[in-house]
Amino acid sequence: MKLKEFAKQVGLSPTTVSRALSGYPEVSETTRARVAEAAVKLGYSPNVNAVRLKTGRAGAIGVVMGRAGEFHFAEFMAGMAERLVADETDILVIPMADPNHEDEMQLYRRLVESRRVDAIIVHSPKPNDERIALLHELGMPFLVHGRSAIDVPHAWLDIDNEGAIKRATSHLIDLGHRRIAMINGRPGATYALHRDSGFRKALQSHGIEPDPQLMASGNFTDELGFRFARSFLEQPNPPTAFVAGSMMTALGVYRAARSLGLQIGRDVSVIAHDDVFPYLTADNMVPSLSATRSSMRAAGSRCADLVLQLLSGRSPLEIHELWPVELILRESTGPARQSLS
Amino acid sequence: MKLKEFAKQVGLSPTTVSRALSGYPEVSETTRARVAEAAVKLGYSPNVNAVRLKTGRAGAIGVVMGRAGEFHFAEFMAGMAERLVADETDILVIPMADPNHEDEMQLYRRLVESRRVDAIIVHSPKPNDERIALLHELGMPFLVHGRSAIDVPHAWLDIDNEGAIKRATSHLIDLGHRRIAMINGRPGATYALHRDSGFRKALQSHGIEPDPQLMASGNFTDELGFRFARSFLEQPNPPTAFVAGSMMTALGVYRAARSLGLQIGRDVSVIAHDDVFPYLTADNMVPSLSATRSSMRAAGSRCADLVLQLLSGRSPLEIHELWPVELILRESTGPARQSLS
DNA sequence: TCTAAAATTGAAAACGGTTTGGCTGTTTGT
DNA sequence: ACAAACAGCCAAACCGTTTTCAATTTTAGA
Repeated sequence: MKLKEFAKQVGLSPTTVSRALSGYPEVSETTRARVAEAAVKLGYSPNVNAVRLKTGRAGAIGVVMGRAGEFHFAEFMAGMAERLVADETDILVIPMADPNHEDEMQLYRRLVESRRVDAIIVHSPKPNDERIALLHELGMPFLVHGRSAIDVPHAWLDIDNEGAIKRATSHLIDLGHRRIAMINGRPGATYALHRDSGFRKALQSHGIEPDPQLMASGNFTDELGFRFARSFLEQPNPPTAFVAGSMMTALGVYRAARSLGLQIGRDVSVIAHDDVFPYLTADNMVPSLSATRSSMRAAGSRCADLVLQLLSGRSPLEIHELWPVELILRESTGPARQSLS
Repeated sequence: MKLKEFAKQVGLSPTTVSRALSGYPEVSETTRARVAEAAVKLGYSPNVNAVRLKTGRAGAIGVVMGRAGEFHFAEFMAGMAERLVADETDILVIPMADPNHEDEMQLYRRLVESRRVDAIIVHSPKPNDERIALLHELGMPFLVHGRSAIDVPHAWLDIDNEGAIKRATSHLIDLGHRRIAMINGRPGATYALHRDSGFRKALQSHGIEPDPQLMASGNFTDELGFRFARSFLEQPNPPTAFVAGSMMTALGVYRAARSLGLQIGRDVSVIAHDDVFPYLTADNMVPSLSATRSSMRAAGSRCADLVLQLLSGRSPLEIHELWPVELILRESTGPARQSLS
């Protein structure tokens, strides 16, 4: 049913009907109520594409999905969805064809030009992220999930990765650990650098020199967790504790320790970062996993919220949120034992 | 830059330019080349919303995301994305506000009316799924990922859940297992019924009566895997083998077995269904996990493909794909031992 | 060379809404 | 009682394309 037709049924002009439904003030409450009721009864709803064309709004916010299709992604999106469901705003998932750099810039450029989205969320930014520069230059509203040091005004939300890892590491040191291994995320992203920095600071403030032999980085998979942990543990002077980048990494670390007959929480301690997944909880691991925790879903929800604020005119300069991260101690951490070798 | 302006620059009418860019045959190759080149140079690309309004196509296919934000979901979408990236088609993620039934129907109805998507993918259908009936009735193209017994013509792609579980169960029986537990997905969905049926058929064809005490169902979380497995193993007459619904469930089962001092692959066998996640692989578990395997990502990719076919006119009646499922034996399965109790 | 057919191109009418500016009555202030 | 302000409504222009229909140019056929 089209507006014209519907308006005729209600006995009003398209103008008035449109205004009534969009909540404009210059229509009487009586009329508005009548229109609203009729709309429900006759099943009229405006054609989204016509509205978008006319208003210039796309009614959607874009998220670029990397090739990996990370497990974090679904949680973040679920969070966004929770927030957006009330606002008639869609989530547009834009697949990234190639990890190729040139193409990625081109993708963002096309996305902006095509006007399919009102705003974009940028994930895992780098300290000097060209996507941010580009979006700023193109005048497309965007919010960065994570942080960038780039000298361009932009809204962002991030968790305190440095603080979290620093605290986790310090706690391990307090427990007497001196040989602490770190399994980080893919190098390049700011969050990985922040974690690295938190790790180093904690060590150094206790007079411990970070050992490059105990530091590795890569995708958050159980496999890499296992491989790295295993190779570390087989070194002549193995670590007595691990800081792991994700739940999946932690699974791998657990496995590696077990495969060498080491008991977690006694022979070797583990702290991982937990993004809070409904299907895999740190509390349920055996032994339960000490973790730095921050809900990915909550972040998604809040990011959506902030993007909406951005779109309704709030300045990006005002939108900077740094979330603290909980450290939750469970059974996987314990006092350092005597050297294992 | 708008079409009109761009056309003037090129020295042609909007009509011709539009045709040239959309690949219509009635424009000379020379002209087309000239237009294409100019478009790149001047950075012209049509306003998506105008195109959509005019053509009536939304250029997006919709996926309704349940409240859970399952980990399977991201993989499926990544697969879709892989396929769609070349086709200028977007993925629209529609959040489901409430698990409330009435609302869900309303959600689909509104989605169709709003014309935001050209087609919809329906997940985890029930045998008599009202969403299917509704979409058919509303004339919205859709593809079902999974199967439904509903008497309405529809396109679908599914994996052979029944066959997979039947084979897995039969294999356990062949290994001498008689007390086999089954941890299924949420009841209601067809896939869960199919798995249940495969399980029962395998048992019955070997003259074994399924024991309701050894059958449970629920979300695919490590926690439920643990709880169910643990409670089964603590029964007076515990199972010697498990069929688990997902990788997460399997993690829980492993944990339960370990917590009772049982060795997997020797004291108790486990087969799970593996949707193939890059971050958690059956091969890497300890002991490596025997699994029925079918790539969720491949399914997503193929579903996207089929939807595109649907949109280009292929009849839903022709689109029925049943994928076989591999059974991959690894270390988590072994001959049944004498009674454990 | 002339005409019919084919190949190109354009003008203008949609697509389905929103919004500007104007047009009626009704109140309000004095 | 009269002008001014205001509330409530409408006609028509417009958003930026695609597409129908008609006009023009080229090519082919005789």
